[in-house]
Amino acid sequence: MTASMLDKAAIILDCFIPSGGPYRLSELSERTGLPKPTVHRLAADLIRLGWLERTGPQYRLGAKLFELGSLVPRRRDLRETALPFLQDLFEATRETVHLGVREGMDVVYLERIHGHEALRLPSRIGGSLPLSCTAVGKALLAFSGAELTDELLSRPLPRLTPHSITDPARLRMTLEKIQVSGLAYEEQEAALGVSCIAAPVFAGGTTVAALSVAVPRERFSPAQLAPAVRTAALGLSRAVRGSS
Amino acid sequence: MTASMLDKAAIILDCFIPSGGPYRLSELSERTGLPKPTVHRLAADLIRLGWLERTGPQYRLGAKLFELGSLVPRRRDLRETALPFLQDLFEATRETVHLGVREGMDVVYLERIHGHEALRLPSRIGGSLPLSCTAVGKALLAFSGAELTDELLSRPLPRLTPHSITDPARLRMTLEKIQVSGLAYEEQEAALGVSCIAAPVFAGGTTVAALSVAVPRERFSPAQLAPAVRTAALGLSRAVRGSS
DNA sequence: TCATGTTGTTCCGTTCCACGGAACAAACAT
DNA sequence: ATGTTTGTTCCGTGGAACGGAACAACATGA
Repeated sequence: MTASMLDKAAIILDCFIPSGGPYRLSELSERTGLPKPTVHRLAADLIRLGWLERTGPQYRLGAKLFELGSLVPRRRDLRETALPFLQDLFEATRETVHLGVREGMDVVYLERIHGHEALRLPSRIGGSLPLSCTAVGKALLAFSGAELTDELLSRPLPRLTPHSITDPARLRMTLEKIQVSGLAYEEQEAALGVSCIAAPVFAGGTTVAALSVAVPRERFSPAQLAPAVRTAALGLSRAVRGSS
Repeated sequence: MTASMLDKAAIILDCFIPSGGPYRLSELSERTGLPKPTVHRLAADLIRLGWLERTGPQYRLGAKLFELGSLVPRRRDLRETALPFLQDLFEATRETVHLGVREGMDVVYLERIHGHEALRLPSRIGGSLPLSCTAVGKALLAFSGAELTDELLSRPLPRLTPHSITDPARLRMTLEKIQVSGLAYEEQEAALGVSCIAAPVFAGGTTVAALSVAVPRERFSPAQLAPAVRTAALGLSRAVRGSS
């Protein structure tokens, strides 16, 4: 089980998850556990391929990866059909809007649109967060079958803020409420000062995604946001059915 | 100069540019020029790494690439600061909006937002088109120095539609007009039935991007779009200066 | 200016695994 | 039933990846 050259290249690239930030050769060597000459040689290859870039001593992910990543069908197609509905939702609420799908026990964000005000959030396009800590995640979890919930609860629940739900019983109750109302709420469970409301997107009986609105805690008013989120999720559900 | 395993992996992945569409093993073998057993073995490795996915006989790009691609700093940072301005521009025009940068003699699109109406366009996020055939491209070209224009004109100009500019003299004239007005126009030069207007984004004396509005030919009215595009481009220029 | 640690780079003998032709199996077409 | 294409396995061989060691290019401090 000695790692091949390809594996090592993957290990190097994986270093850049989740920060993406620039690393120097020594840091890469340390973080990957690979000998320095090996990283040096492989990094040169990766640069030649456009998968890495280098300015002085700084290594970064290369533009070619952006190009390839944008073509991944499972991501691109859903994002494309969802975009108009996300626009609608954004215009209706003028708040930060998310589209996410489930990947294992995490939610992966496919899109995130917002206006000028920044709103510090841990969510990034292509990034992932624990299902139990986000509105999108809970919306996905509540409609993905009991087995998934059981498996999730078989391990301790992660915590991103002091408000994250870590009590299994409480999460179960929350999910039941979501199943009844069709809406998931989240209050400062992923980031302090930010609340969130989400709704699931269905296609052919399965839950394929969820979309949400994130709002600064002080001006969070579920009653106003709920209809907009519901409308967008339903519209997207119809559109997804039509395109797949 | 025999290709390493990494090179071959890159060759395989590059097959999926620009269509991204699913390929079968034989097609991959043919398109890459690699022997079938080699593709078979490498594809298995790539699947293990999440860079490819396979359903039955269909190979596709894998989700991991989306994750990595979303982290590429040069792309992500600009897209992030540009998004609010693209939103403004979209709301002002309610038409398809683009953000693009130059890469060699092509324009690469970083973002593309639109409403419900489809509008068949050759532009895709992460995809590239010839500089001379798009409004975004011409806006970039007009403000990237004379040497670049000379080099572009040293080879025959590509043509995407019968309206694409292929006459060097005509392109030069067009670029001069763009330099004066600060706005680039394009009428069915990239796709039939679609017109476009673009403006460059400056940061520290160099042109870092351009943004555009694409409109069905029949309702294209430059006078109405021009101020919105200009405003967005100027706003983004200011924001980019501030963040870099 | 020299001493000292750190980081980046080159060298090269050894090892080991990637390679792909050939043979086989499976799926389709006729 | 028969040919044809596609997917998969096998395996002996060659060559390329490997990484310790030595070197070079900096940076830091006295």
